[in-house]
Amino acid sequence: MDVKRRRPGQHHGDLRNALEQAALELVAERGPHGFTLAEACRRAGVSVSAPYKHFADRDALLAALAARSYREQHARFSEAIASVDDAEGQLAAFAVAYVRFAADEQALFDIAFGAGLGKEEHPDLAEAGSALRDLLMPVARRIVPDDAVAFDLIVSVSASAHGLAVYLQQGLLSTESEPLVAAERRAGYMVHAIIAQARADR
Amino acid sequence: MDVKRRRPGQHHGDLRNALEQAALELVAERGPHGFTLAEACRRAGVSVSAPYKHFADRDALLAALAARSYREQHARFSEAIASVDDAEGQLAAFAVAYVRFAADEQALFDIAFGAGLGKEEHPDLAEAGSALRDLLMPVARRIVPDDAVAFDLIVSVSASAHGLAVYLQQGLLSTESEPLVAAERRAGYMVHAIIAQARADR
DNA sequence: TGTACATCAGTGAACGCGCGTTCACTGATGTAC
DNA sequence: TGTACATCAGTGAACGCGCGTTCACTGATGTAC
Repeated sequence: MDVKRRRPGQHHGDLRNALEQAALELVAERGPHGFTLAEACRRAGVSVSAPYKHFADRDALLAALAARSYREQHARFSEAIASVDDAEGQLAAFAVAYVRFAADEQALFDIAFGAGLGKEEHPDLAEAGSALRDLLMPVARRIVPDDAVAFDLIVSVSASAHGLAVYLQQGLLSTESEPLVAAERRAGYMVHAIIAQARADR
Repeated sequence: MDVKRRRPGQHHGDLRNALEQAALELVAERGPHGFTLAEACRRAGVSVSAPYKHFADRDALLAALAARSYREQHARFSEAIASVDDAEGQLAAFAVAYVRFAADEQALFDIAFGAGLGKEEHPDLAEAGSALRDLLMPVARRIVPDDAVAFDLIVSVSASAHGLAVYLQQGLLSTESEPLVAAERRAGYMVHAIIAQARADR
């Protein structure tokens, strides 16, 4: 929100980044559709025409944020998986990271999933999806022997983590005293439950 | 989309309902935020001022749809639970119904969850939440003895069903040949896995 | 170090657009007698 | 059954607003000599 003081005529210096930041604030406050180029300009302390020196149009700014979201997710998930040795723990760590990402970076999470960007209009989504699959499949394959079953496993794990993340964001878990902690614990539990089931079905 | 032919001056008869229907179509096509009073009027074949004879304002129409969504959910979930005898099967049936509701009534699902309506601005959400809790708690209590554990159970079940529903809607399961069928099966599986875990932890 | 100039990041005024909402109105419907 | 009248669901023109985008511009920055 801090509008930089500049002498008129002086260059902003990092307007591209400032606009992205303002947009994220807006999305956090109003949801992905509440984002407005004009309001982002106001917050960045810049005229409404300024963004067009950095982005083709409104959608391009949003697309840049989506790309950032996918990058951030991938980084977090990779790190989570690398931080544990056994495959089961890795899937659990992934689920926990998923929930934590939604909590830490609500705006990025909403842009990635809640913006109503279909696969067609936003090829990044599909790409990010396959990158995620490439990350998780080897892990799942160490738990179950079959490709199809492994894919099933990671879908179930991802989906349940997603559900927890959304419930956490919407405050549907607010009976808890520490919703984030509880959601993370739950994410781990659920992964272990799903894996146990998958093992039993084998 | 069918615009009724009326002689000018003639009353519409069921404009309230026609507007709600048009709004649902719009939401299905463009998401909850793509809904526009003006466009809904166009589709209902009516002037832009007509809705104000039936709704206080734009938000009132959306609120009516949200209420309809919660009613429909409750009806479906009650029925699902009533259709099975054993408690474990009832939770599984609930999860399946959750997923099916999201698939059948995408617009209603999105309005209930995706409209970015916080608990404050939309008291219906909280109310619907507690109604759902009242519906599920007795079932969960037949599986686990403790109130806290039972609540834990229904949150996990609901959240994972929600995640599956969202993944299904977004086409993230599209590798499947019959995504809905697969998602429903998966919902059942996951519920059993979660319950097995809860029993083991007891 | 100083000067000339190209580049480039910003300005601000203007545009057309679709939106939500208001308002005086009109014609159809339903009711009382 | 017919008539008078109140009610009420719709019209259409108008409003102000905030938005995305364009455009000619200006002043700061960086580079070549």
